[in-house]
Amino acid sequence: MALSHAILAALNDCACSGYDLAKKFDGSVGFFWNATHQQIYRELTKLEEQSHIDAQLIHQEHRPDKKIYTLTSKGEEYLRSWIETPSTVSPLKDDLLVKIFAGSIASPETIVAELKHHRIQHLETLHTYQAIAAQYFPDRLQLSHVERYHYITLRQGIRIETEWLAWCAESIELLES
Amino acid sequence: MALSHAILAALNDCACSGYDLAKKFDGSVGFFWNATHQQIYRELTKLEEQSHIDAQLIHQEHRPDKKIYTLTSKGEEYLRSWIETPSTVSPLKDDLLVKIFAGSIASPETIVAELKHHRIQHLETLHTYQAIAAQYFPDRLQLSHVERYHYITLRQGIRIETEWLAWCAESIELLES
DNA sequence: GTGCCATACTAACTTAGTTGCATATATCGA
DNA sequence: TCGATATATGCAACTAAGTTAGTATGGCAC
Repeated sequence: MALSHAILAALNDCACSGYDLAKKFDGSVGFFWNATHQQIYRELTKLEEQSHIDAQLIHQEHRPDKKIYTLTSKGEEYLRSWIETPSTVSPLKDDLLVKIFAGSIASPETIVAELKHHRIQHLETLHTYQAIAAQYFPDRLQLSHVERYHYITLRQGIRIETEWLAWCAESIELLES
Repeated sequence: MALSHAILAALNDCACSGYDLAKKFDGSVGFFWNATHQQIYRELTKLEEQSHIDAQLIHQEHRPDKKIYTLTSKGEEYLRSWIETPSTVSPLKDDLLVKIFAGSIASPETIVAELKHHRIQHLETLHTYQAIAAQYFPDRLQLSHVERYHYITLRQGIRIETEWLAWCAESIELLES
């Protein structure tokens, strides 16, 4: 029941279509949750059946019609009660760390190459987050109630990416020495 | 096909039973991959069918018999080729970040309480990893080939947990100001 | 003598995620 | 004008992952 929460959280931020949600999950929201458009559409259907969201059909000229989904009061209450229920730390699942753990059966060059490859990806993601921070949160002392929470989430994105970069560098150095 | 890789990586480290694997996945290996014992047993059956692992039945007095699983050369080759195939950064799925993102619909006290709750969990995990580091890797300059890779993995565990702690503290401060 | 923990594993069920396909319109560059 | 990209939604079938429950034995503590 976790994708449903992520969708409700995204819709609480702003009402939008399945297509828009897919883009969000592929962008900034993707930092803390990911899903394909098929998963999103299926979940939206389910959430509508449960009356957690409402759909409004928007007719569009020159492009396909779309459905704008909005949280219902029931959906909002459901999201709030989930947020208020204490949870344990989400378990991690990381391919790269599995690879490194068993890294001794491959050549050090392979592992170093993979670390360098991941370093590039993390650097790109970090730049994306930093650009969002500069654009949407230029003054961290003047944040609205809602912005404050989005900023905190983004901060962790920046922190985690920075950490991966430092670890990649440290690991490459250790393996090349 | 990701749990299979994690199991092969763990078995490559040392041959063991499903029960032992479950304990590993609940401990240090759990940092980068998690699974319940039921998932592990099911995957072991599948891996044996695919000849990636071999089982040896060990008869035991006073307790149930057990099966010790070992990587076959086919399984080792399969694991190596997976390691050698470049991959993209593993997507994250984090409940707490979803909660914080939509945090504005709950009370700040609720969010702060949840952050404090998570801070305690991360602190405990950090202590566990630091204890492992002190016990198994007292001298980071004298690491064997295999140990080096395990140490790198553990280092990231320590880094990530430290980062979560710092972020929790920073976020609590921002929300309480 | 019952309750709990550790060992060791199985069965059944439910949810999540992937792959491939299908539909339709409009714009833009080569 | 052909193909790529963007908008916009969806079904069907399949594989993987995760949950809940149960089986069996032995030891220890209270």
